[in-house]
Formats: sequence, C-alpha cells, structure tokens
Amino acid sequence: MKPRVSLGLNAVIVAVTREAPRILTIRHDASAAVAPGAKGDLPREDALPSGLLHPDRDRTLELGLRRWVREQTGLELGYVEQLYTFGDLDRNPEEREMGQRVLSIAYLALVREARPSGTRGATWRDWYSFFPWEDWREGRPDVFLKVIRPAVESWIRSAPDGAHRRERRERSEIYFGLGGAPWDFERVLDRYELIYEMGLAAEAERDRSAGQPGSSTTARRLPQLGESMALDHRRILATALSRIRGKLKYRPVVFELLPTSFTLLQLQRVVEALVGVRLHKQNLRRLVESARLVEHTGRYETRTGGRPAELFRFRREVLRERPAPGVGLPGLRHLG
Amino acid sequence: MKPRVSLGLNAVIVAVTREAPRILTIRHDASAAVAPGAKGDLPREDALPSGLLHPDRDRTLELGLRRWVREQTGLELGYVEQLYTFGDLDRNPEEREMGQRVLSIAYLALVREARPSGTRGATWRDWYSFFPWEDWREGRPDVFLKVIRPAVESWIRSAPDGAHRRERRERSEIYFGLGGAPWDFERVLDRYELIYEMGLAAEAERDRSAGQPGSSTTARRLPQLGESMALDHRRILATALSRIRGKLKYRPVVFELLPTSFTLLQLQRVVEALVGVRLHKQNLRRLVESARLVEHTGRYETRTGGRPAELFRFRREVLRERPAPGVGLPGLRHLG
DNA sequence: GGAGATATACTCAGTCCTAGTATAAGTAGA
DNA sequence: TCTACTTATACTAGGACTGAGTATATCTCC
Repeated sequence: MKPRVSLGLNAVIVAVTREAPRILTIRHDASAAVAPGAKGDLPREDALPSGLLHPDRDRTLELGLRRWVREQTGLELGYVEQLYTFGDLDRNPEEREMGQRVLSIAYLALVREARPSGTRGATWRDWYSFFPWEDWREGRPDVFLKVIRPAVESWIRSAPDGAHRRERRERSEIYFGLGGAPWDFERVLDRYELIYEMGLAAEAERDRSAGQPGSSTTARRLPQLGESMALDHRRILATALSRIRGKLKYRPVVFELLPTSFTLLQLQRVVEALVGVRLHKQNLRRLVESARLVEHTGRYETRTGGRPAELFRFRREVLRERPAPGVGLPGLRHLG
Repeated sequence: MKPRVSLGLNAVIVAVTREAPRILTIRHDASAAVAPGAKGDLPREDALPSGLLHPDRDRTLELGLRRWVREQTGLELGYVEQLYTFGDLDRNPEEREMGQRVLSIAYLALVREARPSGTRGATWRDWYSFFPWEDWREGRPDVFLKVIRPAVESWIRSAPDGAHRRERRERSEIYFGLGGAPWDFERVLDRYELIYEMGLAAEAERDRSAGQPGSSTTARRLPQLGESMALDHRRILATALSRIRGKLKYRPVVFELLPTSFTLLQLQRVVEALVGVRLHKQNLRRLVESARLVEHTGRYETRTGGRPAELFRFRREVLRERPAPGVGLPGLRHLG
C-alpha cells in the first residue's frame, strides 16, 4: 500500500474575556485511533478545531479556513495568520492504518467575542489550563517548586554522561528561568518541548506506546503538567502562544481582541493575560500614547471602581505610519 | 474529475559570496504548462529547487527537504527553517489539467559555500536581479526615479475613486519610502505585491492570460522590473527575503553564512548585503562585541589593504545566554 | 466627608543608540 | 624612505528611550 499525503487545516482561535485568554476547543473522539497495548480507559480529549480544504472551491487556504470555521462553529474570524505546517511522521496514530501521511496547516486567529457557539461541542477553554507554568501574573507559579524543579533535577541526573548533563542543565535553566536566568515569556514552544522530553506531558507517554505496541514499561510515573490534547495539538497551541507573545511587541495585534473602544487598563489586562506577566501601568500608557497607537474618544467609562477612565480607540493609521517600530540594527544610515 | 490536493516542497537556499547575496535556482521548463492564448516565445524561466516528500520514509518535512536537496544538488544544508505554505488556487497553471491543487511548503536554508554544484542546471543567482529595487547600498536605486515613481503616479491616477486613490498613495509612499516616508528594508513582500499589483512584474500578465485564454488585451506595456520566476516563486523568494531581513535583528543567523572565522568587516558586508543598506561601522562593532556575539581568535587577516583585522569567531554560547534580546514591552516587572 | 479605588501627569536616573573624532597599523607607489 | 591611501580600532558628546517611582485628580461606597 503506497502511502499518500493528505492534508488538514487546524485553527487556534483565541479570545480574551476578562483577564483570561481562551482558545476554542472541540471534543475529539479518541476511540479506534490508538494502537493495541495502550491502556483501556481512553478519555475523550480536547482538540483544536480542524477542517478540510475544498481544493476546487477555496481560492486560498485562508478562505478555506474561514469557511469551515463558519460552518462548524458559526464564528466569523477577524484576524487570521498562518502559523506553521506540521508534518512529522506519526503525529496522527491513524496514519499507519490509513496508509496516509497526514499533514496539518495550522492557523492563528484572533476574535473579539467569546460566545460558546454550540455545534460539535465547541468550548472556550483557558489556555493556561494546558500550560499552567506559563502564567506568572501572580508571581512564579507553584508548579515550579512542586513539580518542575525536582523533575529537572532528576532529569539532569539521569543524563548518560557529563556533556549531556551540562547541556540539560543549561537548557532547563534558560528556558524555565531557573538558576538566576530571566524568565523569557516568548519561549513557550521551547518549554513545552522540554516538558515533553522530560516526560511531564501525558501525550509523550501516549505517543511512545502508540509507536511500539506493548512497550509501555515506563519506570516511574511522573506527575503530568497541564491538560493534554489530542494528537500534537498541544504542540500547535504552544507554537501559537509563542507567536502571539512575540508578535505583540512589533505588531498591534492586541486590538483585534479588544472592543472598538476600551480603557487603557483593559488594554493592559489583555496584554498581561497574553504574555502572562504584570506590566508597569504608567509606562505602558506612555508607550502606547507616544507611539500614537490609540486616540481619545472623549467618552468615559464610569464603572471602574475609582476615577472614571477615558475610552480610547485604536488608531488604524499607525499601520501605515510606523512600518516597523524599533529597528535594532546599528547604523542604518538614512539614505534618502 | 474530482480535484485532489498534492504537495511539493520548495527551498530558498541562500549564500553570500563577496558582498553578493545569492540564491540557488534551477531552470524550469515552461513548455506545455501554459494555457492557449499566451504568447509563443516561452523562455525557460528560473525556478526555485523543488522536490517531493516521501510520505513513508521522511520522518519530518525538514529531513525530506534535506534529502532531496542533497540528491538533486549535492548540497548539505546547514540552517533550515520553514517559511510558509503557499496554496492559492492557480498558483500552478498545470493544476487544472491535472485536476490537482498543488500546494507548496517553502523552506529557507542558509549555507556557507556557493559552489555551483551542477546537476539539473542549478545556478547561483544574485537575488537583487529579481528585486533590483531592494538594494540601497549605493543609495536609492535608479529604478525609483526612472520606473517606480512614474508608474506609481499613473497607478494612483487610474484608481476608480478618491478613496482608492488615497489608499494607493498611502500604500505606495509607505512601502516604497516615497513622499518623505522612511525606507523599511523588511517589507520586501509588501513591495513585491505592490509591484505585482501595479503590473510591473512580468508574471502578473502571465498569470492573467493563463486564467482567461485570449484575454491578453493589455492597454499599455509597462516596463518590467527585475527578472521573473516560474509559478509564484518570486513571491516565495520575497517572503524569504522579508524573513531573513527581519530575523537578523533578533537571531544570530548571519553566522550561518560566514566562515568559522571572519573579520568584523566581513561580517558587516554580509549583513549589508542581506539588508541592502549601509551600516555604521564603529557602532556595529560595538554592538556585536558588547552583545558578546563574537570572540577573539588572536589571529589576524593581513590582506585587508590596510591595517590587519583581527579574526573573530561566533560565540555559540549566546544562544543559551541571551534568550531574546530587546524585550520592548514596558514594565515587565522582574518577578523572580 | 473620609477611605479606598483607579486614572493620569510628571520626574529623575540610567542605559542604549547615533554620529561623530581621533588614532593605529598596514599597503602601494614615487 | 617618505607619502598617500586604506582599513582597523578606541573613544566621546548628545540625544532618545526606559524603568521605577512620586504626586495629584476624580470617582464610589460607606
């Protein structure tokens, strides 16, 4: 049986409602799809929405995505960007049976409202329930002391030799911000891959046992961090997080998640929800205003619990005015 | 005939030899592939190398890419990253005849040496021959006065109404750095798309006539800017340029293109070749040294034509030390 | 009307970047 | 050998931006 390539589209659809970043998930029926030798109690897992391209009707991939998202969930997507194409062998356990290599083109989409529009069991889930170690808004999460640090220690000890040991120590210190290293909120994917490699992700064990039937002879049961997802969807989600957190700095994507008029505190809370870190209020205000990203509306929000806050709106013109903020290369002699 | 999806991999392979950034191209035989009604004299066009995934043997997409690049050209790729997946309808004119939608996953690869390794007519070509408007190292290129500005003017005038006219003016001023706007070297893709839209790219006309046979009733022949490529390969190339130019700022990818030891001027020339702009020598040196991106070797290059220059090497350790330079978000309160 | 909340203005010091000047150390040719 | 020229490297003054804070304004609730 000659294996063929088949293709799916996945969407990471993000909304922020009251300080909580959420993603749209569906329930994935994991029934037949697992090789023999795996454990019997298969919970139905969360999965990212997915659909197919209509090769003859969808003029572009993005339009195809918008179409099936609309059909499946009733959602009309706003901002959409392509994320990455995932194609590792065995990313889908059904591949071997079907004789098909299943690739997935993943997209990131940002929407304003988070109505839990019903069909196919679509639900909005807080993304930090999949990545509990990523939310530092209330300080360093407990899992670092309780789970990650001890797991890291034993993972380092179990390295085959000194070189590997040093490499594991270096990597975990940098990515997890241990041993004095600063926390870099953008490295979501790197951290997930470390978590996976260390055996702290449920899907790691699942993937291993699906590959070699009957080889589920894992030594110790490690605690599992966060909820897992179907297939490689947690990896896709981690890729999306990295992308959003990185992009915030140089493209005004936050505004895709905010209502048309908003207070500066609302803006701040949404940014904080996304990057998982607290910001300095006065400086954020100064930055946002001096970059002319927002403009006054003259109206005020009074239900703030304190002095009323002015409502602002996004100045679309900056997309034209400020091509790319913060160049970062040295001389850049201005040849005009 | 039910159309199916088929998949190819494309590689933008970049090297820099003596101040010239080059990409590896092959000759694409455009023979049967064009709809009737197109002109008869079909030159064979340059194309990006492309190959197929072996669905059952290539464990990852990237490994598949490395395999066929090795097989086709003998090149062993170093740095490789996924660029984008292109899937617009009719990006390949043969699609309709084959009843297949042809997608392409494009990769960016950086290599050190530019040996023109023979098979399949692989040649290294200066990338600025495809984008002559992108090289500002000797000041603003002539094409701006001779071609772009007049074409922009008439393109703006021919807009259907005032709103479109203003939108066209704004867009062309920002992207081309006209009317006082600064030149943003990263917006390569935006500029290419504008060039295409304005009818200054040969492939625009070709794509139109392939779509509607017999409709090649273009009014005036506009001058064509730069050499075109097969299919949508010039668009892929523009995407790659944007990516490289953007990435230089926050990832040390230049060093993938340099020999293991190099002088700081060599480094500067490579960066300048990539971004197409001159840099301030003393500041680049300071930046690179204070960021501890390089380390002394103690050896000197004497054939500089002046005072000998010390040879440096890349400090791989920075990949570990400095997670992401220049955070750019305001408060970022350090919660440790 | 005071406590408590949030909003907004302003300040000060440190860091980094720009655009230079100054000086060192080679080569090529008269 | 001397001079002109080339390139390398060190250093600096001024300005822009950033981090972290103080001060003040304006609401609600009791």
